Amino acid sequence: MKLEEAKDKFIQTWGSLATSWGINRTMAMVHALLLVSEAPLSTDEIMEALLISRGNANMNVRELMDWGIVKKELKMGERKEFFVADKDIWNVFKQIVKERRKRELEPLVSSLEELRQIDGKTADSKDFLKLIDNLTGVTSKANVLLDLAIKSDENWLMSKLLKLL
Amino acid sequence: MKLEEAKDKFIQTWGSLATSWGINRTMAMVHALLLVSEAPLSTDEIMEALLISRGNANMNVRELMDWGIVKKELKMGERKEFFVADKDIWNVFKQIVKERRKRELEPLVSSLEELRQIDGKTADSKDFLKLIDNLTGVTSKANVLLDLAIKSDENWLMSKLLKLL
DNA sequence: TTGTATTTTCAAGAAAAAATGAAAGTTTAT
DNA sequence: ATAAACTTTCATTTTTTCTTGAAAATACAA
Repeated sequence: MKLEEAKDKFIQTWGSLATSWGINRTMAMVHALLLVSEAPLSTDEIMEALLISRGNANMNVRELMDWGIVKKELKMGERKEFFVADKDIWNVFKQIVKERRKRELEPLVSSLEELRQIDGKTADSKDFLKLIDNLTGVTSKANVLLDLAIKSDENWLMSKLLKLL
Repeated sequence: MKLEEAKDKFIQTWGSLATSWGINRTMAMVHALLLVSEAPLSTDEIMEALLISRGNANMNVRELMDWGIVKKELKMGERKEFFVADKDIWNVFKQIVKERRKRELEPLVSSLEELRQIDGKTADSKDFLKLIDNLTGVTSKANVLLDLAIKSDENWLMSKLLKLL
């Protein structure tokens, strides 16, 4: 397999995986493209490589920056903006975990707290509260796991975890 | 807040959260409905509660069964099928992790292996291989974390992890 | 076997999400 | 200040995903 072919394949794979995770296919493809590109790319280069419109390229690049996994880079003498992806995949992983937690886990926790405020002490109410409490419990356990992933050093963490298994 | 109101709110919350994770909103709502229902529900009851068609109810219930988090239950003297959700949320969590890993992480690992088979030893090729290796590394680390979550007893795991933090 | 209850399938329609492209907005150089 | 280079926005169109509902398949009872 040729290098360029492999890069294309990678971009496609990344794109289709993303859709399973509620992430826009094009956004993932832009990310993959930037990952496999040695040099920073301009919007025009992204448009050309992925055959997408300017508006689409712009939107997705900005969203990737919102996620904190792509950065803008300026070249001397050039007015265009260029973009680079963070190549440290462990970093990218942590960043995505961090963002998704902020965007989804935290709102879920507040919702669950609200739902705890039901009136009545019937058997049904108790069962419902039990469910909510179970959910809260699992949520906070997931939080602990994620914290561990985010906050600790990659190698230290893995050696510790492997010992536990 | 009244119990029924809280249950509805829960169903909505669960449904909208699901869409962020690439899961069909209705499927999540059916799941939530079964979670808050004490008794097993028939397809007709699900249709009525969520105002959806028979085909839709059927498809989503079966998909929930594919995920292994909803079970069919037969009542004596009734020809209809009834459905119950696993109420043990930690179990549900583990089951979903297990399934997603099988469906997504494993195919990703094979793709990455394929992509490793590129020819050429240019600087570009080496960079690409490095990226693939980094991805493989993170993937297998995620695997370790998930294994830990899946295979160990809930309380034992948490006490150990908390010590690490 | 025939009829009835129930589940499943799937083509067509509806709804939601994503992409386009041109106009408006910015920034920078002269 | 003007113009050129570039970025952003957003109404419209396109694509994708989800839902419907009726027909086909299946299961069961008489």
